[in-house]
Amino acid sequence: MRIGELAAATGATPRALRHYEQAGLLTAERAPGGYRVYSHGAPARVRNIRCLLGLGLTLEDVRFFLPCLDGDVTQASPSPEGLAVARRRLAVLDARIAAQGAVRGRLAEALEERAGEGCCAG
Amino acid sequence: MRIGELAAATGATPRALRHYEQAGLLTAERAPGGYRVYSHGAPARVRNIRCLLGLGLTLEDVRFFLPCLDGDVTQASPSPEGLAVARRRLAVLDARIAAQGAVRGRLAEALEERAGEGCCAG
DNA sequence: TCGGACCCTGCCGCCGGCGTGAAGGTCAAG
DNA sequence: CTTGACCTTCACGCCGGCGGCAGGGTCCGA
Repeated sequence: MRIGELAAATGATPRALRHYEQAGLLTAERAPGGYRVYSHGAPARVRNIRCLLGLGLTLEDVRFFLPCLDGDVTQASPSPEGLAVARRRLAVLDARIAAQGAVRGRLAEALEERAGEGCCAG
Repeated sequence: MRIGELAAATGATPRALRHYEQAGLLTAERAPGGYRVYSHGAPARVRNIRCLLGLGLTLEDVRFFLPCLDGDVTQASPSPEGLAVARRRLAVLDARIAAQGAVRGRLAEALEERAGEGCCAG
């Protein structure tokens, strides 16, 4: 299948697919004319990539899951490195959420108490 | 006072102060040699800018607070626009936090249930 | 007069996941 | 042969708040 079909099948854009390839997450044969030709298992692979991205991982992170992105993805256990990466990413997410929550709290408080006067306690 | 002094007095870097000026949040006279010369009230102004930034506002947002960044900041009531901006920003923060919380939840869940098998339910 | 601390403007880099052209090649249908 | 859909690579734009460097000027003390 060609890039447009793969895109339609996965919800990604052709541009995104090329991006994944450049990131080393996706490979393709080439037709004589230069067109990318994807294998039978490509759609599943792409869906798995996008799933991991949706979990908050980066393209860099997803590399550690390469071994388990092939074929029947619902099997193959992820590598220990993959788990470690995911856990670290989880910690990063937690930290980020906590920081933003603190900011949000301060802003909300400022909005409340400044019903009276002063735009900032600086 | 010159930029280095203002920086030392406020915790900002000279680079950041020039950035605020470029964003239209800060003004300075010029000494004959071209050096920026800041007024008496500049430190307070900068501290207020940084306070608002710390609340999660952007430089763009802070513009709406310009009228109340002068001199004695603990007075002067913020403009209605300023309030509206702050509230909108609060909503943005809420949305972002909610989205990241959802992501975090999915990742955590994936990590838990995948103690057994399958790296992604795709 | 010279060194060195301080300042100036201007511009690219960063982080991430692509979007959006530009400029051109390929292929099947009419 | 031509149209037009699809593909190729290359390369900049974005968002935000600066960091950091280049290349040069200013000013003060010794």
